[in-house]
Amino acid sequence: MASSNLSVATWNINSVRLRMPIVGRFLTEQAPDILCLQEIKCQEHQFPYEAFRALGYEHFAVHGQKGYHGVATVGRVPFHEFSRHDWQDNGEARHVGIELEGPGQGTVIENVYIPAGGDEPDRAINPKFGQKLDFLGRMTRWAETVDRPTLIVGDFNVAPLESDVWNHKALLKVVSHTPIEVETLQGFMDAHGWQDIGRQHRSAPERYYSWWSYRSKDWKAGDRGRRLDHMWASPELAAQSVAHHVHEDCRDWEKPSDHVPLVTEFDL
DNA sequence: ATGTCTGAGACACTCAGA
Repeated sequence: MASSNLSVATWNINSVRLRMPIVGRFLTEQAPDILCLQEIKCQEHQFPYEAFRALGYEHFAVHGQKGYHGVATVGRVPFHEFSRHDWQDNGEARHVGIELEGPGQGTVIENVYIPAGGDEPDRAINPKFGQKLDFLGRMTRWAETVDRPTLIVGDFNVAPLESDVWNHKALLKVVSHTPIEVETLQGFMDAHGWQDIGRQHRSAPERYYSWWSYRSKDWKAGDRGRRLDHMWASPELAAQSVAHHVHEDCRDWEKPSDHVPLVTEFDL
């Protein structure tokens, strides 16, 4: 079978309706084949389908809910929705899976928004933190059953490595970089042998961030970022990734998301 | 780092979630 090129992007967009102008700019400039969005913050009937179609993106898998969370995968290549997991077991819209039908036919792409987990890293006093760990636990049990080449991308809300945060020691007790989260995410990784494509192309300890808080007048001041967004693949699929890009410039665009998009190019 | 965004509900402003 002839090889085909495929590019996949992931971006926590923090309201797709409010952010459609910069989504359009990104798709025009980068033209990924597939774009996985998290935190679309709308119901399925409110999703801006026509704006995407006008940009050449005519394939959709939207799993939304009112106001919060929500994920959507859009493509300029064909696919069909494959699955919707509720790894928190509470009805929140945090996952959608697709299977490609054209280029990369048969490849599965899972789009996930792992819960942020609240402020206090203690499940006894902060139920959200427990829910985050339990979400990862259910993902881990699912990963043990994955038996075909799969790409899983999204906002994992965990920065596992020291070089994934601006200050390792300062963040050890901050949710997203605590040892229990890092250990739990590692358990998920080991359950399938996922390969961290970002770090495959930008090896630790090189600085790599994908998120900078809004709670700073100048997001560049001190470069206080974290790598919360990830693209992980089955070993055989990861070996077919030929390039990886972190679009930090998008953090400076008009009305930006606090996350920036990541893109991986594959030669399948 | 208790600061800055977003959407919902209600109609000027909180509140939750991140």
